[in-house]
Amino acid sequence: MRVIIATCSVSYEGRLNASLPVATRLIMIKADGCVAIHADGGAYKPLNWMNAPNTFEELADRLIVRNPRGETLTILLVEIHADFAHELGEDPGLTKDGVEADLQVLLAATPEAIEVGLTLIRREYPTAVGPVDLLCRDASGQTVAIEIKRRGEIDGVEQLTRYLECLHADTSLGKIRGIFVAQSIKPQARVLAESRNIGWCEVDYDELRGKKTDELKLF
Amino acid sequence: MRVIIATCSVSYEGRLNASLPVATRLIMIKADGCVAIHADGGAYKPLNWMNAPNTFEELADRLIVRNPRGETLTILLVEIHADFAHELGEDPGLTKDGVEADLQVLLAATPEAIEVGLTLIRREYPTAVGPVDLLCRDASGQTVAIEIKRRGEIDGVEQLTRYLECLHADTSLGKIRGIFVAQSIKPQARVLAESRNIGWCEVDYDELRGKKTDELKLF
DNA sequence: GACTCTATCTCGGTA
DNA sequence: TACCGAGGTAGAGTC
Repeated sequence: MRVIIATCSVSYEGRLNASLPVATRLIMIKADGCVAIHADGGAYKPLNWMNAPNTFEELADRLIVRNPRGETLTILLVEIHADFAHELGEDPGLTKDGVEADLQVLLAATPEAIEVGLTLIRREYPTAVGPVDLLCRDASGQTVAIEIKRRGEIDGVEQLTRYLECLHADTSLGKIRGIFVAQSIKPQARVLAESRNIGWCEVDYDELRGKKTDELKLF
Repeated sequence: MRVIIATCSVSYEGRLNASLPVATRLIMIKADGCVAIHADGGAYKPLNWMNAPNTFEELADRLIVRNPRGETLTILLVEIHADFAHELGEDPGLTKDGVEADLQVLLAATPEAIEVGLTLIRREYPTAVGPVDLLCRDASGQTVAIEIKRRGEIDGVEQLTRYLECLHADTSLGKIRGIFVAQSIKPQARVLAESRNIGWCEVDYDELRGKKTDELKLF
């Protein structure tokens, strides 16, 4: 990891063209060869960057970074304020808890949280256009396809619609309806779902996790 | 901008929970108070971060970062290898050229690049489910709705389909068809478009820009 | 390699 | 402020 603080201007030519006028910035060059140019604000996203793999051409007044796709990042160095390197080594990596996969596992264990009387047929039920998150049966015996998202947006409704189109063709399942489930569902997604006779339901991850723990305590 | 190289472990509790075991990493603290923890690889995205605004609690062995939403990032510092600060000042910001908006402007000026005889009715034609990029009339007088993407994927076809559903309800426009336009269109998106009787067309940004320049030269 | 979908997406625009 | 769409999306997983 090498860190340079420099007054510089930058230009990128690749999937689009972008340029930065002269200012003081932090240039981060990682061991794998990726480069990121940071301002002193604007969240974690750099102003400009080049992902690995790259080749470097380091001249007196500029640093030129190229990748095999023909993209180029040119950093014109006006003044270097600091230039520092340190070996970090491999990183063991991040472990996460609370992403969509976790939500799916919890809801598969307790489909009643979506609708009373709902029982699981199977998780990741395969169709020609991809697997349905949960295939269930409701209290009346009707098949229910469920799409789970952490954040419920219009794309998720489109996805469930494609699955339902596919499942309607499978006569062995009988009549099918869909429910769109997420921790929170945007108004547009609700409207689209309703206009397609798709149900929707918001669930709370922490509450679900609590419920599951409570159930486990019963045994 | 403050940069710390430290052997540390990190935990984040917020929209999800995440943790990092002990390793040597770079900690970047920007002037606006945002924090990013970088490994020596993995592109520009940090392993873990907290966006501004934040409050800091700096203890002997740890740095605790909190934001108003109740999210917390805790960095346990095992050993500090470097701790460096430098004032960068405001950044004038990035200018881009070649994004979807540019493509839309170019195609609005030269709809003939999509299909011979096509003329523009209006750009950003409003519907209940959002604005159609271009509304045009073809050589035979039929109305044509056009969705423009830089990269043509299935989502764009879905979007145009929603617009067309909406426009079919508007009897004042007469019979309507759709064309999906992008710099390159994925095979799956083509198939979906064709199955819905939506036309598709690939255009070249640089060529369009050239064409426009040529036209301007005529005057 | 191509395709699909997730994301603490981020970021910018707009109502 | 919330909502909505674009992104040099990146990245992981699947086929």
